[in-house]
Amino acid sequence: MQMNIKKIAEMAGVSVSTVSKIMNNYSDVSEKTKRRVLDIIEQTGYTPSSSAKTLATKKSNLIGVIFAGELNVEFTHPFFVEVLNSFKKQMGVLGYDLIFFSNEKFINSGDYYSRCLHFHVDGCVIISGQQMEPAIQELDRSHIPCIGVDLELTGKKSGYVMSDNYQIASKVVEHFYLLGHRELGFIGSTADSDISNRREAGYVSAIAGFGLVMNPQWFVHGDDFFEPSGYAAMSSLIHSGDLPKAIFAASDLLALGAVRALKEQGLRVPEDVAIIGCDDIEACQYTSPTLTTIRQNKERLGVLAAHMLFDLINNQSEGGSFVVEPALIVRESCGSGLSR
Amino acid sequence: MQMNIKKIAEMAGVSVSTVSKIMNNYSDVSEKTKRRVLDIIEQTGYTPSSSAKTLATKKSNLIGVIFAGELNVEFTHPFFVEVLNSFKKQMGVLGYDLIFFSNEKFINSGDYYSRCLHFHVDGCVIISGQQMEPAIQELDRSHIPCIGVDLELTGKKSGYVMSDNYQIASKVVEHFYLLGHRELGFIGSTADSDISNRREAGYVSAIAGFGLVMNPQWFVHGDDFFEPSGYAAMSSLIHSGDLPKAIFAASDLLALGAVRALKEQGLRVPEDVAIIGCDDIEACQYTSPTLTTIRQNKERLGVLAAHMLFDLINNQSEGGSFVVEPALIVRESCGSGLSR
DNA sequence: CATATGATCGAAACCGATTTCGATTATTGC
DNA sequence: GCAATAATCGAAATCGGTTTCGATCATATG
Repeated sequence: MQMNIKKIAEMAGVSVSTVSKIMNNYSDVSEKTKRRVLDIIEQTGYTPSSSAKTLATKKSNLIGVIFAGELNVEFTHPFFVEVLNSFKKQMGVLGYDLIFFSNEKFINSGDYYSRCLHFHVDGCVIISGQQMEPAIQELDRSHIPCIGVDLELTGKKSGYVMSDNYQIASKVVEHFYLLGHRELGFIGSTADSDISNRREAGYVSAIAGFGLVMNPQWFVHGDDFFEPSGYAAMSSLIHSGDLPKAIFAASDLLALGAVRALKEQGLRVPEDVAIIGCDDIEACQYTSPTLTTIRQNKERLGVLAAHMLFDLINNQSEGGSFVVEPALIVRESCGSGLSR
Repeated sequence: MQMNIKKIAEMAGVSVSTVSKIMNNYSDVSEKTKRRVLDIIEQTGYTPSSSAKTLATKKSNLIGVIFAGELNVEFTHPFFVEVLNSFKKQMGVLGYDLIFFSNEKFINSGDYYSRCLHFHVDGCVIISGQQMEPAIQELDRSHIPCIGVDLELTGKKSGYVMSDNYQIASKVVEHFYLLGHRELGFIGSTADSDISNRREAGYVSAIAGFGLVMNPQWFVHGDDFFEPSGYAAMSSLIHSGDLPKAIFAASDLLALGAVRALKEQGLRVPEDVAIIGCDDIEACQYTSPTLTTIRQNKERLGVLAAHMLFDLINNQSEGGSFVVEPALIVRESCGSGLSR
């Protein structure tokens, strides 16, 4: 039978308020009655209704998860999924559950702020690789605590986490440099991709930092982050007749596409061209050559996002940002350096 | 300013009940007042509180998502994630949002039934590759509509979807057969994995169906579904000195591990041994040889799960199960058959 | 022993919606 | 023009909790 607080109160012979106080650890209730009530709660398997509680307290212990940008793409993207996984875990430890807004055309599709109010979420995390939409800006500027993942939120109750893109690029250039490469190329996505742009900017600056010269001819772009784009970009580079000795791709799939294009033209990786990808997706370990890449600390990004959001919700911080250090994963696509 | 139904009523000069009726498409309100109220709702951006609504109606329009089995593993598993993605999309169209229960030790960790009551979910989807836990059985037998993904739920208000494992195996054996192979082996996971067992059972039955004899020597098992297990299982098979001509692996990673072991011993795929994997993960297209595999229709599984759950919630069905047809994806790891 | 103090508990208002049912007004038929 | 009927609207109870504040009782103090 479905229980509620009134029935528990009756069974225990106390008032509703007393039961409520026991559930919320108030101090003005004797040990004796507390034990009696808790026993009954145990027996009946009573669980308080979240909606009634939320209605009364205006706290839901719910975190909204928003995939901004293209419909549902991010949900199957390994990077975001792993960050989210870690975030979910940490948020669970902190006592929160996650609610996913479906962004269908059904109703109020883009109106994230309304939906946050609707569900009384205590805060939300916004996952996006794209540029800011107006609906996200509305949320960012609201009183609802928000954390962006790879998305720069700057509102009063907002913060964000992302990998240090300058460090990513810097580690790539350093690795190339130590292997003796001086002619560095880049394969990115389209110009409206924040992530690709940040990686390219970091790369350019790292190249200068190592005293190398950048050749714009060696910087090419595909239509997205997927393999065919890498293949196409690399092909155009090959046809230009002017090849760099080493190439950094803004994603592993772009890198894999580049490898395929090179192999097809009889060029060898890493002997003729060295390649470094980015993200460390699962496939990197199973290709030939296996792919040297940059791994972002997805677990740490998730944990940091959770803690920042928690602090924001409990007014223990003013927002801000955290940047996480990436790691270079050395495999075969650049050679060992020792064999030279 | 935060709105509620009372303020809207005052602004429009009507009663609270009238506003509520307008929000819920009752017929006993005139066009004139309806328009007036809707205008005010539009201006103020009012959104009704879900908790108040749930409290009053006992419907939440929320679907609980439960990852049973090992902590969080499934969230990063490409198969489940894609099914879930499709499910989420379809459920969104039907007007539902998703809530993910965090299964941390925090509180009531395994008590899924309580948590469903707590959140007043209208139904839930349970994702699992493992065997049934008691907490899941409790849910299955409850009055709460449940759909299992790759999990046989048999309760009165339950149902499940899964791929047709016999058809999977049957397509594999047929492909091997048409390529001329008569000596078929298998690499699976542990004995407590329902999925691996079902695939093996289907395989055995399909071998018999094609009039072939099964050799238990060629059936080996790893500790899980991952690549190292495939490598280990294949290695032991190689060391036994008695190799089949074709091997079906219960997952793509097991298949990839087997390929690595074969290559290391100087054996060629597919010339010496043909391999078929299962799941069609992303990496299959980037390995060498690219991996022939069985692709499950994840999108359709998600859509079916959503519709079954919807019908269950609205008492339009009595539960049951749906089985989805898999597809053979031919790549290089079995050869073309034409080149023979 | 009278009083002050602290411990324990409950009555009632409130959160923001839904829904029933009766009241009021407008419309129709004759 | 009047009764019957339909259209329109609102008062109030309800859902299941929280929280304030006052009441009651036991204990400590002088």
